[in-house]
Amino acid sequence: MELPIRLSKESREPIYHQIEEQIKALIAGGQLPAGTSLPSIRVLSKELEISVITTRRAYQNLEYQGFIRTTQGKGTFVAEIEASKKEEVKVSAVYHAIEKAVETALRHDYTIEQIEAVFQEIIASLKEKGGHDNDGKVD
Amino acid sequence: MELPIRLSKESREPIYHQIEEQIKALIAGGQLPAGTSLPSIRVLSKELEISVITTRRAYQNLEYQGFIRTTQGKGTFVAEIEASKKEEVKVSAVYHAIEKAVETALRHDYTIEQIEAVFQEIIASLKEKGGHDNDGKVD
DNA sequence: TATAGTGTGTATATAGATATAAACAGTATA
DNA sequence: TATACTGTTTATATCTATATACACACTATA
Repeated sequence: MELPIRLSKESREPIYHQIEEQIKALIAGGQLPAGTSLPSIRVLSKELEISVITTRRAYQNLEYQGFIRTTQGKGTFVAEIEASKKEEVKVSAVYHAIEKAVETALRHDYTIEQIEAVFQEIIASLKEKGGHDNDGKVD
Repeated sequence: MELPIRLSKESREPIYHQIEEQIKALIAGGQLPAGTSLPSIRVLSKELEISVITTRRAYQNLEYQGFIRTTQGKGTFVAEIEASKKEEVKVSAVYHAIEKAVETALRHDYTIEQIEAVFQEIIASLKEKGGHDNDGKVD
């Protein structure tokens, strides 16, 4: 199974951290149910064209935080996580991301009206893109 | 003059890059008009409690991109930048920031309605905070 | 002219991120 | 039982980010 992970080359954020955050999002969002097996560190490193040390680093952090479990010889699996913890991770991550974006806009001297307009423009362009099922989510 | 720069300790983004982006935002947003003198690399490093090498790195990148000019013995000043270029930087940075936040939300399996709700909540809490002058900007 | 500021360059050091490679140990399956 | 997968550990290397320190050269001002 291939994970829908995209690494940004222009971001100054470490590669392992981008992977970690995206997998966490998929888990918290429910797209990776408990028990799902993840690609091995070697398979993922090939898919992303990076070192196994880097994918291993991401998996180690996720395991340390309780999102996944790894077993030598068997593989890596999504852990069983309390619904309340998942919800907390989701809400916290999304709130923080939007808050940070708004802060960036304010820093660029955007007014709240302007920020709302840009936001609606992005939402509108998402809706146009199709590729959404009925609940408005990205496939 | 002290710059309104805030470094995030939890961000994995390099310190020099955070400084660079925030100064760029202030310039593009018009809060730092052309000719304004910026703190020296030593003063800024003391204010932010980081190394002069780090502040110098941020200033070097900004100079390379044409946002500031530095003169040995005199100091560092905001460069004269075409209004159209400023606008482009603003629009691009803000659009990208909001788009990235929306992408993070979608990755967490948020629906567009949920994203809109979080966004409105943050906007509402900004309006409540006061500290805004009449044009809705942060002071 | 001397002083205090400014930026610039160099030296040295540490820590983190990333890479390749190899070997080891556990698990599952043919 | 052998093979192919899995994770784990170690070794070595390079690059980037950040730090302290010092010296040099430029500019402005008292």
